[in-house]
Amino acid sequence: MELLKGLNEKQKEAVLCCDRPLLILAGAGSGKTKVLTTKIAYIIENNLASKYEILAITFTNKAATEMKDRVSRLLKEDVSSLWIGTFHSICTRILRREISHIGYSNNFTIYDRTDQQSLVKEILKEKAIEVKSFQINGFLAAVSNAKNSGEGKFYIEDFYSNIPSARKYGEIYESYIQKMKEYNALDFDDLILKTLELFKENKDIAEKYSDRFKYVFVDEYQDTNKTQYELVRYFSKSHGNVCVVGDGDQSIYGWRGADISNILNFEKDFKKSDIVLLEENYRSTKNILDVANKVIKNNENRKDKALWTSKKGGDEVIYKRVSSDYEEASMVINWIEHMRYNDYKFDDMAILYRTNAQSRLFEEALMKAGINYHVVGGLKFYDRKEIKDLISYLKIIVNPSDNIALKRIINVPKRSIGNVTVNKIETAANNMSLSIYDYLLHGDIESMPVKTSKNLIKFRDIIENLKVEKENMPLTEFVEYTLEKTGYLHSLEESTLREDKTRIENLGAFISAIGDYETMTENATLEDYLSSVSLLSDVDKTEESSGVSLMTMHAAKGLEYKVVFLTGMEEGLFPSERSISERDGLEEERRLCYVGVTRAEEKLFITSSKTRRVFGRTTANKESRFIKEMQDTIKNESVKEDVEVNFRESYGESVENMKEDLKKNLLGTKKEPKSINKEQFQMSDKVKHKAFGIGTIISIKDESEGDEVIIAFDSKGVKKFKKSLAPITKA
DNA sequence: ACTCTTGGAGTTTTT
DNA sequence: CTCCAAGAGT
Repeated sequence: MELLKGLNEKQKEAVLCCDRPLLILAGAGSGKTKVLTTKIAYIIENNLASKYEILAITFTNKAATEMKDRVSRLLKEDVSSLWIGTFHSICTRILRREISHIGYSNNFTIYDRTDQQSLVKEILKEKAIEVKSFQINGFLAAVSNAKNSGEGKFYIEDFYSNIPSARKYGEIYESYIQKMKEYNALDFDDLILKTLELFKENKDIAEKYSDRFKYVFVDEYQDTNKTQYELVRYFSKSHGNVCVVGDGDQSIYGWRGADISNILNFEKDFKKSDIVLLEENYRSTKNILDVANKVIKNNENRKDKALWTSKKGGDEVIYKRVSSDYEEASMVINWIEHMRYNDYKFDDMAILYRTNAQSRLFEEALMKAGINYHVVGGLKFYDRKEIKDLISYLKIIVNPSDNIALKRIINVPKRSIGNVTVNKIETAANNMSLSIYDYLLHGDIESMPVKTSKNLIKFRDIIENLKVEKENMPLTEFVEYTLEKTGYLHSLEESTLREDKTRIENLGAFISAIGDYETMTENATLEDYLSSVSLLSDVDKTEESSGVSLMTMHAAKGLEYKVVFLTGMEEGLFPSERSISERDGLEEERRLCYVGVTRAEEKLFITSSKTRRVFGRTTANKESRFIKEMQDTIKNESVKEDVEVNFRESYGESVENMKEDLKKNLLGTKKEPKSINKEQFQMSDKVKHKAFGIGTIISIKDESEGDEVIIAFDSKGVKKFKKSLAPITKA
């Protein structure tokens, strides 16, 4: 059979087992995506089910798109009728059609973390509780646990009643639930929970979906939580054809409710099931796998297994402990430059770290070195003020009950509707059990001061007009119209602030994103677009961009790179301070380390720093215990003597000095980078750079003076390079 | 109502 | 260090 070509025996077995529950235990890099896509294609080709009878659940939307592409390539036909998506997007899709059965309306809004925070602040204000003294994020974590445990308020009272700072949790939780309902809004956990509720209360609907999907696939099964597990049960109830793929060693979302026992208990939960183990790794060299296996062996709560490869040893895994986080950054830059001239592309490299805050130094150093890069997660495009504002406008047009969205934009741009006025109409609306917007429509706003009521009416008329025009315009045109009609764009254009100029550009980028969505989606609606935006993961949000990738180890799950830098291996940072004392916390950190290591295909560099600046203060950290666990599988290139670091030195200077120092003992075994550029340049020369295009030389220094060239590019800004190495030619 | 200043808190990890 | 919220001043 054509499809099965190129699969090993175990993989074939997994593809061919189509008549019972199947658990595929797939180690990192063992080709599980290949198995999944082949299996789906196999089922379709052999008419075991048609395309719209298959449901596949992935961890990110990006993984979903990739899976669709691959199935489509295998079958050489269109597969858009397959249901492939994340738990959240699949649930949204179902709820948009069915949620009226459980008392919501189908234009519901999805609340992200920021929206949730706003809502809690609103509640605190009503209850006259100091916002400062209240741990909003702690409370939201409690809400999530309460919902995912299925016990609701009871859970909160049970768990938190003895903690003084959490005394009010139960009460606030009730308001939270009530307001979410009033605003016709669902948070991320609700998407799963409400779907479950829908199925529980409406047997016929549950059956409809279970009958419809003849085959159910779940990827990254080790990271499903209790409610998601129950949902899988519902989906597979009438046929039992459920195939889950996972790896207990890569379970890294326990803090989010993921329950590793889902995968450990699969055989018990699903009767007459089969298990296939995929242990052959096709991704990494043996040396890298040795490190991974050595570390993960220290976990007690796991099924013993070991990845193996038929590949040869490969290059040694290099470890280096340095004096400061600054030095760590310059160290990595040096390695990157060496790799670059050993024919690795920037696109093939990734810098991984434990917390987002660590990205900053790497970014600065990369920028300084003129190396193209992009950050996954961190400062998110969709979290920018202007994007959130625009989305709030769109939300209020779709769902006028959404008070949080309304309050965000009622005075943006300035309409002389201040806090006093907003408070007044909010209270009045609450008293009449209306949403704020409904109060603007039906309440008594004429009795307010003339100016105020005029302003309110003006605002209301803008929204009313938009609600009408929404039906008359294609999506993209409508969003542009919204930007104009609300005066939002105008106010930015008037501004002389430079950042407002970038805001306009960002809005432009957003518009073109909507344009893409519109061309790619049949019958694109604003409602669907808004939910898809809310459900994007960090990986999804990062457009296909070139250059070195920077991300947390969590975000790196499922990805792979030829060259990986694993940074910040220090006690207190990785493993994190909190996890060390938490039960099971340490083992989860170790799994995260395992995930990080197994991202690497050919080269792995590991760093740790003796000191690190946190909150502007320098702290000293011990070497991570994980490094000790790697003993004998890594090559320790740390400099024995302590290098004194003068922190008063400016960053730029210290990097330059470090670079000189480090160059000598860096990668001593590797060949010197070849000087690829012998051409002579001078000031004002027009040059063409491989990656950045045409630019003009604005500064140049010979090898004797520092070997440096600074180029102002026509479209990519000003960058600095090593003169002898820069991939430039005269233009 | 709007703008500017200041002081305090925050860093795990995220759909 | 950096971001946000509250408070004073206009």
